[in-house]
Amino acid sequence: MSHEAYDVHFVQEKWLPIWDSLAPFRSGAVGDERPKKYVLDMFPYPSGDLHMGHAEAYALGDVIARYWVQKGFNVMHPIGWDAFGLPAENAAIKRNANPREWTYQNIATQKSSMRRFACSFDWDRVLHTCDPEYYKWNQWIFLKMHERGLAYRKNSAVNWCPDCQTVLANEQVVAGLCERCDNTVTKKKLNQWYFKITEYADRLLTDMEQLEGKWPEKVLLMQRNWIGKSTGAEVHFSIENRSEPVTIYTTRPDTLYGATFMVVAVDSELARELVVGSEIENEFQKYFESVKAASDIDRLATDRPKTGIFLNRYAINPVNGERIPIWASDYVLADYGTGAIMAVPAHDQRDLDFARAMKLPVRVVVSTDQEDPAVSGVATEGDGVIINSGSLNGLNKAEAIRKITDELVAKKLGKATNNYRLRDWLISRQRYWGTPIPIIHCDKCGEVPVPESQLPVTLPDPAGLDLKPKGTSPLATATDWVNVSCPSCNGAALRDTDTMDTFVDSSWYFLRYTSVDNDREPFNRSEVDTWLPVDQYVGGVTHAILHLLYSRFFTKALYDMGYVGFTEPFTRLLNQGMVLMDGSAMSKSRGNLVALSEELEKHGVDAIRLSMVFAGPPEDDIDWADVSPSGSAKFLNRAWRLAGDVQSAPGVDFTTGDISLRKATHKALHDIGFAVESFRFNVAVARVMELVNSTRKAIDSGCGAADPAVREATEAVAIALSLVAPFTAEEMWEKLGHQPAIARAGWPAIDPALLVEDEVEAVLQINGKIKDRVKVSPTISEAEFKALALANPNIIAGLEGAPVKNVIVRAPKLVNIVI
RNA sequence: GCGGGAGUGGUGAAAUGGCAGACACGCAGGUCUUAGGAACCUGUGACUUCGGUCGUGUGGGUUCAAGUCCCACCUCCCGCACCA
Repeated sequence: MSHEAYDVHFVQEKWLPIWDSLAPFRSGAVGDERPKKYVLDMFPYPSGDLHMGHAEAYALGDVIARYWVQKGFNVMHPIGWDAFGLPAENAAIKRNANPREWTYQNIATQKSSMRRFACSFDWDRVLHTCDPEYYKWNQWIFLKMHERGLAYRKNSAVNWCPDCQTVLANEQVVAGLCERCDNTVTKKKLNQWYFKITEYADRLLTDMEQLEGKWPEKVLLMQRNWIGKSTGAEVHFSIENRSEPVTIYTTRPDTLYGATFMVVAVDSELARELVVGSEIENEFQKYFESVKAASDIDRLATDRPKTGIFLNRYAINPVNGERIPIWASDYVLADYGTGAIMAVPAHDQRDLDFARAMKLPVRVVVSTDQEDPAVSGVATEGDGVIINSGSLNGLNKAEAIRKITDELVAKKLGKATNNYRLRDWLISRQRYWGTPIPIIHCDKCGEVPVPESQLPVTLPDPAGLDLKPKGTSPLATATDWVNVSCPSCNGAALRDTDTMDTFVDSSWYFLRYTSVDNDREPFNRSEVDTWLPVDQYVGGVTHAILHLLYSRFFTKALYDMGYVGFTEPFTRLLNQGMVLMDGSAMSKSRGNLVALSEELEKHGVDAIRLSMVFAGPPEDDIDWADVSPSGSAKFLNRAWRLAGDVQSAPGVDFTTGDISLRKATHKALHDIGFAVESFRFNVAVARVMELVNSTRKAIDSGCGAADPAVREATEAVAIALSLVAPFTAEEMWEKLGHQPAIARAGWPAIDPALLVEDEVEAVLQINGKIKDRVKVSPTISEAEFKALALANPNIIAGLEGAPVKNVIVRAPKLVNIVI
């Protein structure tokens, strides 16, 4: 017999047009009574064609989406493109072209690759963030934020990438380097737009409760750390020769009596004010310049020696009236807390390092059994008995914090307060290819929002504009576009020329999918109520902080405005791993790039998808060097041949089929479903393989190809395979005499009676060592099981008449006899 | 430095505290073939006196029973980066 291997490329071309016309994944038909599931893959950035990483992510998202379709849900599984951003602009500069063209070309390429890859997307729900129809609503949301004071402008030192010539969000600075170009990031003072995400810091933290157990613990932890809540107190210190006191923030108000000096951030307004006009102003300026010159890289070395300058000013410790010197240093951050601290060198390592460098006094106020910090150089930061601290003496840390806080409040010298590491979200970008900020600047009226009726503010034609980065937005040179009349007073006014961070686009796109064609509103409330929140979000862990935090913030802000009825956008999150080659991320420079298109050409779509799903747990990285696509292809062939061998007719009564194969089938369906629902896709595939093996055995040396159980098993294989290998599955389905599309065939009903085993293998142990394996009824009683074990010849031999101390019976799996 | 995660055959990996290594890859031998980069079958953790013994990074502990729980340590990976 010739073992024909089916022509994967022929089969792919055969089914694609048929699926196009059947649109098995179209969602949201009127009157659809099925319960909903919203399965969402993170949308791609259209730089070139899809790569191996995309393929893996979409293969995994597809397993989930296709599974829920088979299980009878009305599944929405949309796709779009995160289409604004720097690469398009850079490509445009290089070729002197319009970024739009580059972008839409790549979108077309990726879209056709997705179709070829048989992604189960609903092609009626597609969006591109660079369409005016989309970014109009970015502007609309911006204006709503502005209305509520959540979008504001401020002058501040911002992260500046001299190479990209643009401002970066904190989140885009990685270890002092620009996330995009890896160049050293410096600081620059600019007037910039921000979203007030800090106002939501506490809710972003507490609402994580809703996500516990549904998002990877790791992501929740990263977000928690990023938000970085700390509890402490603000204390007002009066300053000699200054009317206003200076407020400091501390998490250790219990050590207030141990403060021996004060430190203000060298780059803060306060530091400048304290030295202005004094004899040390020049010296201060020199120090300030030297700090500014130090790159973030240098700043990152936490163990570098402390530097600072005495400001010749004194503060008064409010609790004991002590006069303490004020220093400026770069180890205090201007934008955290109040930018000023009380230094307690005995109990804070950084303060101690500074005190030792500057020969400042150290006073112990928490008694511990450790060595004196002034001698050892090691600050004692733990708990202990408070000493040298007036009314706090004898208390422990927690008690002292409570008492001193109460005292400070009573004397109006301070209060308990929280601080967050999270900073407001800087959204201004001085680049062309993004959403224009819909604000008009008028000399008379100030910041005037563009009226809603005039949205969208569309990008001007880039022809004639110099897109090369130079620190001001290219939009500023589009004179016709910039010069407008003020919507409020009709006088001459100028458009804001910044564009929005592209993370704005992706912070609400999951809402827009419900209403992609809606030109009256960003999304329709009742559609949103129908589909949201997203039941399953799938994407890389690279977005654990930025995108996910911003989306959570947007959702809460929109909730507060009454536009959505929920506070968390993504109910469940799956972070797929990366596809590596030879142990490291694929990259052109490493020369370890594996081209998706070539892999698809060589092995076929199904084999590649199967390889990615079967390689291991979805969260783990896959090293493509360890993967065997030809092994996957071989298995698919084996499965496909089953369909050709089946000899019973479609619709045959399965109940008369071979009972042991039927049991294997129903057990497999049960296990596969369970594995898929718990994201153990690799295990699900293993169970399909087992079912293929038992079906083969049944055909060749068991009940034979004509037995109805063989058809039942083969149909189950086809349906299970449809989650991973849609072409093979469809081809099997046709061979089995069914109409397309198998994607909507429905998950076979599982007969609980067939999940019950007649007998199971049990182990008999003596002192935990296996002496025999026996077949027993799954419903065997403990007493019966115990008796059976004690009568077993191997057990009797093993006991050698020794007295039995204890018998552990776990029917029907195990008996352990302790001697 | 702080926080988190992971260490299981030659490889990718399975395993509600209850048979370690499911399912594959690879490899070896075989069947059928003019042929095999096809298909199928068998074997494949280590040691073994062929009875068994040992075995999930190392060392302890809890338990009748530990890859799984607890403690300490080693190694690797990830996140944060002077946040007072």
